[in-house]
Amino acid sequence: MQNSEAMALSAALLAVAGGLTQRINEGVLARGFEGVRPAHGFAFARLAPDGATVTDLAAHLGVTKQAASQLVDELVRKGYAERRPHPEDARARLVVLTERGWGCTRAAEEAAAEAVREWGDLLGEREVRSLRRQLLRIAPDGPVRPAW
Amino acid sequence: MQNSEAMALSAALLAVAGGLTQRINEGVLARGFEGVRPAHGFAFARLAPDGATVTDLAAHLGVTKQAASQLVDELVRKGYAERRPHPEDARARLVVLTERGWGCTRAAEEAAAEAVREWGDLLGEREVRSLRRQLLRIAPDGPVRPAW
DNA sequence: CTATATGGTCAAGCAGCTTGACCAGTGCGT
DNA sequence: ACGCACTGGTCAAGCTGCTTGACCATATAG
Repeated sequence: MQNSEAMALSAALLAVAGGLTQRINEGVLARGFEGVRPAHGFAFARLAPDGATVTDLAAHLGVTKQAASQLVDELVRKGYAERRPHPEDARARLVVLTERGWGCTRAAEEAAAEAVREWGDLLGEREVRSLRRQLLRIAPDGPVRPAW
Repeated sequence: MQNSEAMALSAALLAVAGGLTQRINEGVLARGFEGVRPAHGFAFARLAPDGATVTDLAAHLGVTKQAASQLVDELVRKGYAERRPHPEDARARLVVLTERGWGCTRAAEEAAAEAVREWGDLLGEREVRSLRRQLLRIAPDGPVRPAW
């Protein structure tokens, strides 16, 4: 594959990612969850299963723990999360989603599903499943980083 | 497709996009082009063919023209672009890439090709072409927006 | 029981964006 | 040909989200 084709693939991928991010964010806002930014979604993804510590969240987001702490402050202030004492470590605090936080997470899933449905209209269900499988196989682990 | 599957697809897409962005940026830096941020790449993409005005660039990046102007200042200061008088409009200035700017563009293409080659190792050439075709079909136009 | 490592916060600073005000040049309507 | 709204661009000030640096409280290894 030529460099220019690789660049076309990269550009398309980034354009799709950017558009998807925007779509999800707008969908979440439209469902009544105010003051939510795209970055919050990635925090939600980490907090959702069982909560997380600020340090853990910082590592996941690839930012300093101070930045993660500020982000948590914001989520707490807006009613999406709360800090609880950590059950096993008196230094740490466990950040967990509130009921509103869970609602926001579901709203994000709905918005994502809406966007993916449109891809289904363009490509067909079969191709979307293929896309999903391919992306899952090449997705890196490590900290989540902004696409640009 | 269930909402949770759509979310898994979305998360994978954004993870791949984030990783790709990081890979390209690191590759460009490693090739000796200092002080380049991911955002610059999208400016380069617009400037490359025939140059562009600041206002045009701003629309393409989805930011104010003041922000675009500052970005151009930075590119000029670092030797990647230069401002020329616009041949058809005395108000406007045409921002064009310098030779170093073109070198940086080529470096980005090489770095992208490197990342895509690894996908080829994981998926096979055939699947990568399929991925490319699918993404090109669902890529939105409109301004380029940060993935989060 | 000390010494070092780890989780978290406070404070200050900085980079990249925004809004608002403004000037220079364009080009349409009359 | 001329007035006037429009457009391209810059200057200045301010905000937001991040960083670095300093620090405290608790945990853990020796």
